[in-house]
Amino acid sequence: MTNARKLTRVEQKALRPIQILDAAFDEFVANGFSAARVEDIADRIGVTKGTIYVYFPTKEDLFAAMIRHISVPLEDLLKEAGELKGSHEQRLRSLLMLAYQRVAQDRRCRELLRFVIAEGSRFRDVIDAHFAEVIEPLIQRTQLILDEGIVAGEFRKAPAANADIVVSPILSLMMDLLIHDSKRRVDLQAYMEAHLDLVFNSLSQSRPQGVTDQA
Amino acid sequence: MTNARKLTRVEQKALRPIQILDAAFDEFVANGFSAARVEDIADRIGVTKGTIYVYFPTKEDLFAAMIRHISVPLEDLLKEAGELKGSHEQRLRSLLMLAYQRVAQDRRCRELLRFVIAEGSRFRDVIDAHFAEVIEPLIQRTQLILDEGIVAGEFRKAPAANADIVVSPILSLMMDLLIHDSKRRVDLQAYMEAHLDLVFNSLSQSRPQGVTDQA
Amino acid sequence: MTNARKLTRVEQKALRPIQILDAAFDEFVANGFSAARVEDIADRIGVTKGTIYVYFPTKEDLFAAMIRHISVPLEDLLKEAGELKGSHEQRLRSLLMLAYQRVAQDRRCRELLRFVIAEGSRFRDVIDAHFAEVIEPLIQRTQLILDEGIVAGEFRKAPAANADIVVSPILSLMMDLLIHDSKRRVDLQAYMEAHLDLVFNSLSQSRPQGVTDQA
Amino acid sequence: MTNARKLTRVEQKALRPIQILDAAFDEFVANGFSAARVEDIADRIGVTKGTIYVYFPTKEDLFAAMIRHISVPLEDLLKEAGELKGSHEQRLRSLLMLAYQRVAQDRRCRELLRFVIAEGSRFRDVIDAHFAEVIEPLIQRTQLILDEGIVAGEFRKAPAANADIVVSPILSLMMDLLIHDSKRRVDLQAYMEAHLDLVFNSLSQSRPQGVTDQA
DNA sequence: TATGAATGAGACTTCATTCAT
DNA sequence: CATGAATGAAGTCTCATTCAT
Repeated sequence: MTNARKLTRVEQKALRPIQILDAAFDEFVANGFSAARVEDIADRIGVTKGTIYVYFPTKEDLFAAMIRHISVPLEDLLKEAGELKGSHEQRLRSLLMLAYQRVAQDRRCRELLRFVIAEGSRFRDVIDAHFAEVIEPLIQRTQLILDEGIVAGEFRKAPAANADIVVSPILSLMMDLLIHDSKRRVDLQAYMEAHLDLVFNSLSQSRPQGVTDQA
Repeated sequence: MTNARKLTRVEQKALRPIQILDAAFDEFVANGFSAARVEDIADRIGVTKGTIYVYFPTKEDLFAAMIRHISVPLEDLLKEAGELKGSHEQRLRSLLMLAYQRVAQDRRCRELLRFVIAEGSRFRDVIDAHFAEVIEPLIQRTQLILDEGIVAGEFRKAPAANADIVVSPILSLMMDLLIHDSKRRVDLQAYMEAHLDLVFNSLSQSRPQGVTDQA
Repeated sequence: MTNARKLTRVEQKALRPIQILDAAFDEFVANGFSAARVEDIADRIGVTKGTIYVYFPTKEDLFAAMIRHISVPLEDLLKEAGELKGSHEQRLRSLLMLAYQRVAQDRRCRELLRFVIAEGSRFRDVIDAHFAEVIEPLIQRTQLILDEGIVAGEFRKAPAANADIVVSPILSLMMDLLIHDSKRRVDLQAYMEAHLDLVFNSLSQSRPQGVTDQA
Repeated sequence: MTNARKLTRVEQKALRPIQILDAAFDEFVANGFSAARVEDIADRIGVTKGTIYVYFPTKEDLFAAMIRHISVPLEDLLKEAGELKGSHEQRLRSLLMLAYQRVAQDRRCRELLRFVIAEGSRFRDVIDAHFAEVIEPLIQRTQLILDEGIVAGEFRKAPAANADIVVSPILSLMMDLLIHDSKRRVDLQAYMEAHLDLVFNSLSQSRPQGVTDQA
C-alpha cells in the first residue's frame, strides 16, 4: 500500500483546503451562513481559527469556495445522460433515473438547493452560477428529448410535454429530503414508479397497454 | 370616511404587534433569521429597538410569532376546497387551481417555504407545525380525491395516483418563484395547463387517449 | 451652585461624546493610533467598549473626530493677534509671544503636532486640514507683519525677513517639549528672550547696532 | 565589472541583515511601528516571515536595530565639522551648511526624527540614545563655536547667542520635509540664506549695522 | 539558512438585550 | 407604552511568533 506512512508536507498542504471546504459544508449546512462559526469549522478538522484564514481570506470567500467545491461533480451526470441510447422514452426514463440516483445518493447535491434558497440573495453570483449547472441543464436536456420525441412521433404533441412539469417530482423530492432530512425515509422505488407512470402514461403515443386506452 | 381620525391609543396598541410582525416578515425574508437585525425591524415601522422587546421577549420568539402570523390564513384555502363540487376530476382540478392561485398571489405563502428550508433546523417545532398546515393538507386532500376517484372508477388504479407526484409541479413553481423572485416571470397559464394536462391525461379512465378534451 | 445634583439624562448624553474624545486624546497620545485600544479609551471614562461604538462607528472615525475636537480652539489665537496694536516690531513681538503662550500652556496644541508627524500619512485629510489651521496661519500672519514692517521702513529689507525662519524657534520648542515631555523643563523666559533678541536685533532698522537696549 | 558574479553564500549571509534593516526602515516609515507588518518587511526583499526571525528575535528588536542602523553614519558629520577652519563665523556657517546638506539629502536622517517623535515613548532608550547622536551634538558644537566666538570678540555677548535658537530653522525644515514629504519642494537656497542672514546679522560684532554686507 | 503552515492571543466590531426615565 | 443609552458576550479577522522540515 502507498499510504502506510504519514502524509508529506506537500500532500498535507494540498489536502488542507479540501478538508476545510468539506468541514465548511457540514457547518454551513447545519447552521446556515450567518450562524455558522469559523471556529466550529476549524474544530471539525482539528485546527485553529487562524488556519482557516491562511487559506480563505474571509468567511464569505470560504462559503463561495465551498459552493464551487461541492457543485463541481454535477456536470458529470449530464455527460452520462448524453450518451444514453434507445427510444426517446428510454432515454428520458434513463435521464430521470440518473437524476433520482444523484438526488437520492448525493446529499451535497441536495444541500446545494438549500443554499440556493436560503443564501441566494446574499451570494447571488455564486449561487446563480452553480444553480445553472444543476437544475437548468437537467430541464434543458429533458425538454430536448421531449421535443425530439414529439418529432419522432413517439410522444404526443401536448402541453404536458413540458420539461418543468416533467421533472418537478424530482425537485419536490429534493425539497422533501431537505426538509425532513434523514427522518422520514421516502419509498424511493414507489415514488419513481409513480412519477414515470404518470409521465409516460400521459405522453406516450402508441401505447396499447397502460390501461388508459380502452378505445 | 370611517378612518379620517387618528387611531386611538387602544387601537394603536392593538395594531403594534401586527405592525411588528409584518416588519419582521420583511426583514427575515430579506436576511434570514441570523442576519436580520432587531433594530432594522424597528426602523421599518419607525419605532426603536426597545419597543420590539415590549411585545416580544426575544428575537426567536418574534420569529416564531411571525411564522404563526403569516401562516394563519393558509388553512382557509382547504376550507374552500372542501366544499368543491363536481366529478372527482373537477374537484381535483379545482383544488390544484386554488393552490396555484395561492402560490402565485401570496408571497407570504411562498416565503414560508423559504423559512421551512432555511431555518427548519433551528425552529423545528414552529416550522414543522406550520408546514403541516400548508403542504401536508394539500397533499392529503389530493390523495383523498384520488383514492375516491379510483373507487368511483373515474381514475385508473395506478402508481401515478400518488398525491406527492400530482402536486409536485406546484411545489416546484413555489421554489422557482423563491429562487428567481420577481426576476423571471413564469407563464402561469401555460404552466398550469401543462400540469393539468399531464395529470388528467394520465389518470382519467374514460378519456380518448392523447387528447386534452378542451376540444 | 447648579451642579449639586446628578446630571440629567440629556446632560449626560451631551457630555458623553466630549468625555470620549478627551479620553481618546489621552490614549492616542500615549500609544499612537494603531497601538491604542478602544477598550482602554472606554476604561478611562468608566464605560464599556460598546459605548464608544454608540457614538463613533470606527476607531478611525473616533481618531478623526478627536483631532477636530482638539484643534477647534486654535483659531482663536489668531483673532487676538489680529487686533494687536503698536509698531510692527511690537505687533510681531506680541504675535510670537502669543504663540509661545499657547505652545507652552496647551499640551493639546503640542500633541497635535505629534499626530501630524506620526499619523499624517494615515489621516492625510484630517491632519492636513487642522495643520492648516495652526501652523500655517501663524506663518502667514508673521510674514504679513514682516512685509508691512519693511514697507513702513521699520524692518530692513533682507532675506532674513522670512516668516518660516522667524517662527522656527517656536516649532523647535514644540518638538522639544514633545520629545522630552515633562522631563526636561526648558527655561521658557530665556528661550523667548534669545529668540526675540536674535530676530529683532537682526531685522530692526533704527537700532543702535548690536545691543538689546539695556540702556 | 567587479560584481559580475553572483554573491557567494558568505557574502549573501553578511548582506541579509542589512537588507532586512533597510526594508524595515521603509516599512516602519510608511506605517509606524505598530501598523507595520513583519510579513510586509519580508516581502520587500523577497523572503518569508521566518527569515526575519532568523536574524531578529522580535519585531521590537528589529525596530531597535533598524534605528541603530540608520543612525550610524550621522556622527561622521560632526567629525568633518570639527576640522573646519576659519573665523568663528566661518566655522559656524560651515557647520550649519553641513547640517543642511545632511537634512536635505539624507531622508533617513529626517525620518529618524519622525521615529523620535512618534515612537519615542515606546522605545525610549534606543530613541534617546540615537537622538543624542544627531541633534544634541549639533547643538553642542554650535554652542561651543558661539561661546568661543564671543570670547574672541567676534560675536556679541547677547541672549541671541543661543544654539537652540540658532539651529532651530534646521529642525523646522526637517519637520516640514517630514510633514509634506516630497510634495512641497522648499527653496533650500533661499531658506538657508534667510537663516544665515538672520543669525549673522544679529550676532556679528563688527558689522555695519542693519545691512547684509553683500555690498 | 530558509521556509511557510500553524498557532493563539488579542484587536475591532456587532447586536440582542436590559433598564432607568 | 416607548425610548435609547449602555452593556457584554460573541464573532470575524490579524499578525507576531514558533517549529518541523
